[in-house]
Formats: sequence, structure tokens, C-alpha cells
Amino acid sequence: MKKPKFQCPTGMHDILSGDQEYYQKIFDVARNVVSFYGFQKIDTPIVEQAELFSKGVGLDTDIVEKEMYTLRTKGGDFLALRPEGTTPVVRAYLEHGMFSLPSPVKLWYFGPFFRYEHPQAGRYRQFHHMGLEVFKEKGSIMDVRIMQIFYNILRELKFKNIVININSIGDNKCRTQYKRLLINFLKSRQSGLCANCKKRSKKNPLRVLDCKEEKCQKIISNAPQFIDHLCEECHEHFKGVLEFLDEAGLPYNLDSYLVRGLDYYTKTVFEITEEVRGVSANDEDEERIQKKPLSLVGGGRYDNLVKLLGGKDTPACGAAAGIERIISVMKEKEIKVVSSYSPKVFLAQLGDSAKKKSLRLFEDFRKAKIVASESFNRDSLRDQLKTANKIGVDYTLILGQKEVLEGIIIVREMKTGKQQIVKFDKIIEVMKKKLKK
RNA sequence: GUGGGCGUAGUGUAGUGGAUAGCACAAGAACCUGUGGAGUUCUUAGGGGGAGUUCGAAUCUCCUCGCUCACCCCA
Repeated sequence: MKKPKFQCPTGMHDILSGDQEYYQKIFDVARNVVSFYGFQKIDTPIVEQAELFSKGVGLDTDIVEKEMYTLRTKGGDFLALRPEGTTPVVRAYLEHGMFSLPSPVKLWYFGPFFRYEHPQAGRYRQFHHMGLEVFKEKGSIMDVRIMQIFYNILRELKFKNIVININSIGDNKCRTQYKRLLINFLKSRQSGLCANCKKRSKKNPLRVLDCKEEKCQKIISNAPQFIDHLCEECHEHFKGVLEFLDEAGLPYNLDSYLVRGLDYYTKTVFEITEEVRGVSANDEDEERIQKKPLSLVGGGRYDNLVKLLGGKDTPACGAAAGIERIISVMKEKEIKVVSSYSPKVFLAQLGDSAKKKSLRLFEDFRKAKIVASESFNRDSLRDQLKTANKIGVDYTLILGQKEVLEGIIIVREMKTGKQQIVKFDKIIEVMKKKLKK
């Protein structure tokens, strides 16, 4: 293939017509569900002050350290393409004084995000998130409701094996204590760890818990569990979350090694995955079965973030779903989406007078909200029927010289080939009825 | 940032040093200016780019670009 001179930047994609339907479907489902729960939509700019993210997400996180697209404006501002949605929403919350809105303040968003990283399965440099943020609500019930909302969205998208992995990473107080405990534990077992974890054990010990290396796993299984070392407040909160989860009947899985890479999380963290059907054990597929499914939704509580960005002490929690990941599971599971804009009726015309009349008739269909299609550039009836067939309409309307003179039109049902003569003036009405069935 | 695989018409592919690079689908046209799903015929269109080895390269080597998968990390 001769590659054109210009192509999409690495890790970014044109979203073509086929995929548009998926994005649209997910957006529609999300909006319906989320509106029911009283969320208001918010759109923030694609770029923000870079400092917002280094402060909010954390300077030492990978996202800020190496994955941000940054730019200097002519005026000298240092901006970044947004790598995630929570921090900008918090910024907007503060900027517009939303703390004086009745609590809880519930916001949602849908849009593109950018991270400069190596693309691979389910990760792109430009991707889409649909996310929720709730402010001024400290009760553990809100944590669970957010999970419930995403669960419902996924259910509505026909996901069947949804699992919520959940953990608590405490607050600043008990986390530092636990970290110390863990570092000490790991120090005594340094030699048994993989090279990677040796490095991590000092700087980011929580990450070691997540290591897949077998030898590390063995050590980890004896490590002190965070859950046993939560302070009383966090413990109570987590207990509440679990109780509400039970009450809501949501399928969850306690994952004491679940740690998230963004600094702002406190207490509850969770991820939602869909178990992709266990392929029967072909040799090739064996690896795939063992692989952890990509998480579709990630989120948690961030009680310190609002204050960190200059607001009052405000409890908050939220989560975001990766649209591309959801789409890829939908495709894998062959979950189909149908466009509401696929045409149901095709207008075929023969001869000049018929063509002129068709032009008007086509507009009448639009007004009647019946999606119609045509091929006015073709003159042969045969070709027009061929096209109608390819498009897959239910009915083709045939209008020729003779019909125009007699004030009628032929309705051909494509499936059966049966034809019916209808008065031209009544055609919209008749088609409305037919399509209702 | 590190490592593996890959790159042939719009799409999916064949061809592992030799002649006009083959096939399928898609697209367009004709058979056929009043009835589709089929058929036949024709048309459009191809080795990512660059360098090298060679009498000769889609095929071998190097560089580069891109895709993909994995590590890291994340949605």
C-alpha cells in the first residue's frame, strides 16, 4: 500500500462510521442511566494548566512524569492535554463555586483524553472516558452507588460477567503507617524479590503487591494486609462499602492488592472488569485465559483532592470508564449496535417528472421522521433496486411516469417482493403504519 | 523508555532471489432507460519509505516510518 504522506499520529485513530455507532450507543446509554441518578453533564477544555495535573494527580505518578502532552502557548502559559478527567472537574467545581450547590454535587463527562505512552491492547494516546464525580458526600453509600451506576450502564450494554474488584487504601494517616510496615517487611526479604520489585520496594512499595512474578507472589502472600491496618475511620467506611455492596446485590471481589496509580485516591478504590468467556483450552488460548482482563472502569474516593487544589475540605468520589475498552469487549462478545439512522425506505424514480416529485417526497419523509434513502444519480430501476437491496431497506417505493400521471406510487416489500399500489398523497401515512409494525 | 511479531490494491490474502505480482470480496461500468439478492464481461487499484547485497529483490541485510503485542503503568 502506498502510504499517504500524512497519517494519524501514533496511537491515535480516526473513528469511522462503523465505530461511531458504538460510541453513540455508549454515550446514549450512559446519559440515560446517569441522568436518572441526577447527574449534570460538564465539559471542560481539552487543555489545562499543566500544573493542575502535577499537583492533582501527583508529581511522581507515571501519568504526570512521562505521559503528559505539554505545550507552551505564545503567551507563555504551560498547558497540558488532559490525561484524566477528575482533576479538571475539581478545578471547575472550585472555579464556579459549586460548593454552594445543594449537596451532593453530581457531575458527569464524556470526552477525549490524552496520554503519551506506547499503544497496545486497550490503550491509546487518545482515548475516551465517560466519568462521574460526586462532591460533598462522605458516606460510603455514595461509593457503592457509583459502582452501581457503572454496573447498570454495562448491564444495559449487555455485559454479563461483570466483576467489581474493590479495596481500600486508607487515608494519609494509615497509609503512611502501612507503607512503613510494608517497607520493613520487604526489606527483610529483599533477596527473594524480582529486580523490578527491589526498586519498587522503597519508592512505591504498594506496587509490589501487584507484581505477577511468582517469587514475589510467594512473599506477598505473607505480607501484612492493608485491610488489617486501616485506621478506625477508614475501616468503618470500608465496612460500610461492603455492606452496601451486599445490599445492592452487586458482584464484587475483594482484592487486597488493588492499588491505583493516581495519588489522589483515599479509602475506597475499585475497578470493574468483564470476564471474557473462558475459551476452551486450545494450546494457543491458554495464555489468554490466565491473563487478567483489562479494567473497563476505574475509580474511588478522593477526599483530599479538593482541598489540595485550594478548596475547602470536601469529600468526593468518582470513577471513569474507558470507552475504547468497552467497545473492544463488545466486539469480542459480538454485542451488536444498530443505528437508528439506518434507512428503512428507498425511493426509486424513473423519468424526469418522477425525479422531480421524488425530490419533494424525500423531504416529506424527513419531516415525518422516516429515514429514507435514494439514488437519484441512477436512472435504471434495476440499479436502484440493487442499491436498495445493498442498503438493506425494508421497503422500496417506485415512482415512474405512469405512477405520476395516475397519482399513485408502488410500495415494494423487499423481503417478499410483494408490491402494493398506494395513492401518492397517502404514502407517508401508509409507510408510518407499516414501519410501526 | 525496553523487548517480540508484522507491513503486498479499499478490505482480506497468495507468492521465501527470476518473466505481465495471483486470488477473493468491495467499488465503478456494460449486458439491461420499468423491477433487487444471481450470472458473465470489462475497469479502477498493490509489496510503507530509503539505502545496500545481486546480473536480477515483495522475498536477503541495514536504517527509518507505521501497525501490533508485551514489560512499566493505566481506563
